[in-house]
Amino acid sequence: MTSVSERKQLPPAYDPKSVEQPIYQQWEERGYFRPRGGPDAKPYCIIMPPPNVTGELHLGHGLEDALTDALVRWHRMLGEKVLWLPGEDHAGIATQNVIERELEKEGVDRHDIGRDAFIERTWQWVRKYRHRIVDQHRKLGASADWERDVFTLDPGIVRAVRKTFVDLYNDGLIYRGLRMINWCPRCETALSDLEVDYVEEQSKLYYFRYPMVGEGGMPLPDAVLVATTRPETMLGDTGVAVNPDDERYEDKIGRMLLLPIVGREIPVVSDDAVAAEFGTGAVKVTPGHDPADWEIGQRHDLDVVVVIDKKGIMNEEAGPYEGMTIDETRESIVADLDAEGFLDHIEDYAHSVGHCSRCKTPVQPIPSEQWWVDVHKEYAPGASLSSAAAAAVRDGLIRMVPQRFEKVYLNWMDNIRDWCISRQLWWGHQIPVWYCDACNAMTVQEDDPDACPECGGALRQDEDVLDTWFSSGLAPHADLGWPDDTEDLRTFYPTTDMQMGYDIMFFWNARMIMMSMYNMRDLGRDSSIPYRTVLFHGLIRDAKGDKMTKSRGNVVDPLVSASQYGADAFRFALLAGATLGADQRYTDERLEAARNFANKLWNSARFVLSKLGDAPIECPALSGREALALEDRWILSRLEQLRIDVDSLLTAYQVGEAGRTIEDFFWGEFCDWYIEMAKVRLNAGDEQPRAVLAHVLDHSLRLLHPIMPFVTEALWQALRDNLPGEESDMLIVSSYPRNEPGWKDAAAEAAMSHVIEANRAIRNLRAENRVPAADRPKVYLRAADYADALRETLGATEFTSRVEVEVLAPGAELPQAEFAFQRIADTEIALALPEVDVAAERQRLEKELADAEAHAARLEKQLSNENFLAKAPDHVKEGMQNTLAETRQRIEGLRERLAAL
RNA sequence: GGGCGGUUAGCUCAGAUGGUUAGAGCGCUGCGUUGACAUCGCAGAGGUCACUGGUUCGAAUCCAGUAUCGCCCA
Repeated sequence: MTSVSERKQLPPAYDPKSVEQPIYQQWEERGYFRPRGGPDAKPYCIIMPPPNVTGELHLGHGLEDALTDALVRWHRMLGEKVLWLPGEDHAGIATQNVIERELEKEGVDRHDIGRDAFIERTWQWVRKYRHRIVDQHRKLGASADWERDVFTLDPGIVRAVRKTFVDLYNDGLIYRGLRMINWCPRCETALSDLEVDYVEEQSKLYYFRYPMVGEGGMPLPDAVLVATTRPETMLGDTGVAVNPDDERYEDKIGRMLLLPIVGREIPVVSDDAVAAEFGTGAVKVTPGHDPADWEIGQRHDLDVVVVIDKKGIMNEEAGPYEGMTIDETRESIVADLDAEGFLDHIEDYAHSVGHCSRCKTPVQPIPSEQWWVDVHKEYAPGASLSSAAAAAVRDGLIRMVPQRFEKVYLNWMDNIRDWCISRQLWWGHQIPVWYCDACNAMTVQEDDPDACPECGGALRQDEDVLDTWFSSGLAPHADLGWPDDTEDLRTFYPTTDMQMGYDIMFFWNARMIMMSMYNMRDLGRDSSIPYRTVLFHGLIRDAKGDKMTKSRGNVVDPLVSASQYGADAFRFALLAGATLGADQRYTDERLEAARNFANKLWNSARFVLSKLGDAPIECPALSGREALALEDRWILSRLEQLRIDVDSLLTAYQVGEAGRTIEDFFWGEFCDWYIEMAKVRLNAGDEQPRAVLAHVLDHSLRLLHPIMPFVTEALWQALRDNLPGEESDMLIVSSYPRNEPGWKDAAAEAAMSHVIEANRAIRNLRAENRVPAADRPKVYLRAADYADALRETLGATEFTSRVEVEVLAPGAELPQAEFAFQRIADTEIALALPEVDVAAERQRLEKELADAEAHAARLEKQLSNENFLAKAPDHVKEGMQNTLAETRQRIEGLRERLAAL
């Protein structure tokens, strides 16, 4: 058994490595991450955005952990029943890509090993990476309830997904249809609109001549010139379209053209969708390979000819080009058309091309039969998936932080189109639809059917899986146990807060709101929302402001960073690095600064602890405040202000600003002034500061714990035995400081800031006049109203500013000597020197006088403005009057000094 | 084309409801003592808050426009 004194033998530098792991283990072993508190405790719940099981955590996850953990720990210390529910996402297309790349290294593809083996192989990967990911969260200090950890392919989630699909289908909100889709030829799957990234590319615009067809199908010399960026698709052209108002083509509408190479006759149609300004105003129409052309084709009943297959290879419709890749075909066609005289010319052209957001392959638009969610159809009077989701935000049921994202969200939601949810992948939630080959019946149900309900024939399940975001969208209720009526669901739904990067606001946030409000609609509109507030954080970029990507090689591993600087420093740096919603740059300097702060905490606490001894120390009582020293009343008043500020900042989700505010107080006020001043009294045997030191340290650690959990817990453990009546064994479950307005003491704050200013002035005089550090010159302080404060803190001034102080009455004479002067409010400061550089002193004083006079003039002008006096609030006027009075005193003093020189 | 943001010290960024001489970290300059801390201390330099106009007694903050950089959607 180590004694208290021994436990207080802290090493002289904070060593996160030796502290973090054991503390985390204790928190977890004691069950402190589970929801606590009695039946009356207010519930607080955050669902973790589940990281993909594809790999490891990145800095964005580190930021999310820091942000969420801060909120969660704060609410836990407020005594609420807190649940942070973690999970991992199966990430259909991303994970499948990873496994396929592994197979590729072995020289096989997924079709070689078959679907079952492929899935089993993926599960092996999942088992490995789930543990790794959870371990990474732990190293960052995340106080999530790991006993409830959810994987998005867990049996409970499978049920939730199937029930949702079946319900939506039965309500007519899910349908199967042939539509133009985004197809990734590398992943060989359909993509939703959101999974396509448009990239501006330097390309060419090719101008082709399509000859008019005369009697008997003979080509005429007259031709229509069309422009295209994709020559290879001309093989699938089934028309040419012009704008109906374009006079150039008036006489061509309705005529037929002969498609070169192919020899197909295609009509000229008029369509409003054609922009007369583009190219020649006449565009080739390829309904099989372009979304806009698909629409035109529908309107004019044009044939659909598909010439590119699902792997991006030309098919039999491409005739001589069959078997070529798209790029090869493009080259050949341009050459062939040129040879036959159909190529007019080629222009440089910049346009944006869609790429698969996962593998960056150019997306092919193709017509395909897929499953869709109808986001506009009403499932209840006045409520469609999109309208309910928009209204929830518009009506304030769900709040977004920063608020400007509400506009972004609404703009998107109001223009949303049907959502393609089927993916031609193997890894994911397989669509719960079965087809009977015997009678062609389709069965849509939650449980696997044994046989066709219509004819008893054999069934085959739809091979496709659902878009990953379909299941992710259920997280807020499915993770809590829905569709079962679980206690967690009853307790924690709707959840309280949610947070994610703004880059997935449509992918995830939008889908969660749509799906939750549909599935949970029995709770009533107000209670069906997935969460009340959603926070959007920014991206973390490298020091130059570039995105971190594997290809750039500028990715920072959060665990490397955390082990280098400590998890607390990592968290503090990320939280204080930017405001919510704004991107930030990751720099080592920032991490170093945060590490230094952790070390400062450690050492100041080490000092305080060394003065406390083993016994409990009663914390200062409000009733005995008058007996306290000025600096005691000051720091306790400042602490109260800190409690107020931190409370309002955390309430507003300004976690980083809260951290900075605590740091400013702790370092700039408590360490720099209170501790330094307390040393004098402690050295003189005065025990009173011990209670203040212990109390301020205690509350500082509590306030900071949500942001820097490890170092605060470690220090609090050492402090705990000095805290009388403390019931909690660990800081994580202790109470967050509550406001105690009685400690606010404006007089003490005013007096102490004057004392601080006076000390700064003394030190300034020392430095300006190059007084050697070891010297202790004499200082006279001639003061009126502040004389008492200066007298009371005289010992501290002598100690911290290294001088001998004498406080004089305003009119008192100074002894014969050389002095450097400074004036702060009513206090004239005279620093005795062996000799004074009169010219330099005069110059300095004149500059100060000019500054002071300018300042006074500004104030006088303002204070003589009748409009200002009539309309400005009292505290502003009073403050200005006080400042003016002090400035006038200063001017007077400076003039006296100059005259004396 | 539509929408949303940013522009504050050399660099990276804070500055809620407008209010007394605009802040921090890093960097820079000078000095370093007393046993918590050199991952430190003290002092200092450095900003017409992108620009123009407006509202107001008062604008970094609100409004309009301009420039510029960026993001999202189409």
